[in-house]
Amino acid sequence: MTTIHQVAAAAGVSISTVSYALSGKRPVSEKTRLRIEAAVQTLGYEPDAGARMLAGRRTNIFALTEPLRADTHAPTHMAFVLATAVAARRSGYDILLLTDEQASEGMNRVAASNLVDAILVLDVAPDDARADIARSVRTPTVFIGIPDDANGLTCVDLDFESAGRLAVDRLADAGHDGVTLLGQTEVAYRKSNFPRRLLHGVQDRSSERGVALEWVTTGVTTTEPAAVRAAAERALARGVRAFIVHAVGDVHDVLLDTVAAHGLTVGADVSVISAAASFDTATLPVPIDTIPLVPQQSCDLAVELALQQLENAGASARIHLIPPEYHAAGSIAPARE
Amino acid sequence: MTTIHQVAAAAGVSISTVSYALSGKRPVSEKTRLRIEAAVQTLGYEPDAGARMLAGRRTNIFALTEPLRADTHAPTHMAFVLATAVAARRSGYDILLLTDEQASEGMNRVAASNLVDAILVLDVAPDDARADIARSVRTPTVFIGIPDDANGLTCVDLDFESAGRLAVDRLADAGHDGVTLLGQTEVAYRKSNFPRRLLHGVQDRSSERGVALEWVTTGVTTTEPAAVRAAAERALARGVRAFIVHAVGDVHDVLLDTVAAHGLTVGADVSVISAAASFDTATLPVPIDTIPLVPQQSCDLAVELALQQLENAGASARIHLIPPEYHAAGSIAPARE
DNA sequence: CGGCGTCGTCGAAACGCTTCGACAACGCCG
DNA sequence: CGGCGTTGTCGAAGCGTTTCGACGACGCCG
Repeated sequence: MTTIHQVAAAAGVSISTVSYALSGKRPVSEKTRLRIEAAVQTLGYEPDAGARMLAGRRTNIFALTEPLRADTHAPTHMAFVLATAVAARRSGYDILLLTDEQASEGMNRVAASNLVDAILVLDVAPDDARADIARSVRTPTVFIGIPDDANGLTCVDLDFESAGRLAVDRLADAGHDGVTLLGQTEVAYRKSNFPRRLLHGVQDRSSERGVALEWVTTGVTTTEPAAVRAAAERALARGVRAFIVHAVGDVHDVLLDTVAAHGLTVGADVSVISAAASFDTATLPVPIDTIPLVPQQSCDLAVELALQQLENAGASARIHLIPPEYHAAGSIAPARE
Repeated sequence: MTTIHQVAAAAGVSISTVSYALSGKRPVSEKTRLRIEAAVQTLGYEPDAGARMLAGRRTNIFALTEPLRADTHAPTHMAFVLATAVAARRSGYDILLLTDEQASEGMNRVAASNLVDAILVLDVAPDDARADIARSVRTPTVFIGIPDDANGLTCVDLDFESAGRLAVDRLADAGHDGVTLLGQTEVAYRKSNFPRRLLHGVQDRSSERGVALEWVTTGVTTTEPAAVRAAAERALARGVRAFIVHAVGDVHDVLLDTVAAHGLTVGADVSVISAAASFDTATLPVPIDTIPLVPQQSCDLAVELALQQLENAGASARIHLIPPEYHAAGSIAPARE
């Protein structure tokens, strides 16, 4: 193993000069710096992680807790994990995984042992036990998602309420006075926070704009295509021509299928908006307007906030909502009288 | 932060005694040990991770590299990540995530900086670049999956060839002389290793037992239900009554649907075996015999091999195949003449 | 030309732990 | 009762960094 001593010897300087040259925390002359860099290259020097943690006060590791509840949508979840890793790496950080039910125990452990500089929390539940732990631990913690009691916590999330309002607005603007929301599963409305928030946004704006709203869940614990189809049929039969979909990819397929089976065309006879979809809506048979989830944006912000808290403790302990964006693809049809 | 010094002071012993009491590497009298444990409890002492890495030679961290290729089946992948984390934790290890395309760069980095004790490799491709890195790095590395050139590597995987043979045997035993294998996507046969291995097992045993085999892929890059349905229809029309499915959950649904549409019954008229399925086949409308993937078993073994390599360097550098298990559920029908 | 910043470099002190060698105290055997 | 192996404990030497204070060398100003 090559150490900083060997680099120092090879460059003919002291180890502190090497350290400063590499960290840039004190000026080092151009000439010396080049010699040091050459030595680093030649010897293939990489600072020892353990020594660094001990001496510096940074570990360059973030913990990522993800309980992985059974009802979690795997692809979406993976997108967030991936986005977190990318964002962290961009700032020189690695991700330490804290999975399973011991996500809570793990938080305490890594915090107490100074293994990580900050903790990122994924897959947040309304009554998440990790909220209390976050408050009790002195390691900076950022939630990606919002628990019911977010007091004193730093949270990042898409503004689902706004997203809901935005969707209704677009449909109301097109003249629709009746809308069906194909939502998540029943379990999701109980175990997660964001489905409710979107629902509230949709409900509020619907009543503000005088839109008749029907809200249906798309299954109990998992998506039930038959139930979705039935709900869509009913809505179409009643004359509803506007849908907001806040569900997994399959639900979109079923809806589009049902619409087609009725001899109707999305974008001409029927309006469809997909809200907070994490999957690639380009794979759907028909282009659909979307208000996408933005994993990368959320995770970038989360990492940024974590770093901020490292600089000046206790900063930004509040909820950071990311404004929704509307991506039009031509799936809005003007309402017919 | 409470240090080992404070624990030592509180217990009235030297720090080395505390260290030995906690690690058990040297005998400590019952009386002293109890006093130390009490002090640890009271003070809430947790050893500093950095100091530990530096002084000891263990970091208690494993790296997990997962490139997350676009064609990876997210739920299966997550099952493996989770299983790895659980297995590692059981041995006192945490998992450091190495995602994105920099999986290779990351391997070198964590190895050079002594951040991890071993590296676990997931999502192995036939021509995986990580194979060479594993050979060049002195950090113990275990592959969960098998690259084409596994020379000098430690690998763990389900014995897919045996699984293929096992499936054919069961169908041949039931009297079938024609079998259709509903396989993975075309991309999977190129980008991954295990689909081919199962295929070979199926092919070999089929010809040995005089079974006419038809192999169909279930899509190009992603599963295409229409193609699956067409393939199933054709097979049924030709009189084939035995299917091996090596594909995602949807393919099972489509097959079962098609069988039912032909007025046939699985277990009575038609035989179906699901091979190497990671999802819960209990959610299918009809119980199906399976030869399951065993993420936990694979990952347990991988962790065990990693620990072994830490003890005595260079041990067990070979391929460890996990024998397949057959779970009967009544989906095998005797062939009708 | 003396005094005073600035710049670049160095030595040494942490950081908190593990582990090695040493050594009392004790019991046992011959 | 002298010598010896065990058992339990201690002090000290690292482990490889970062960082602080110090200090020549140099250039500039008055």
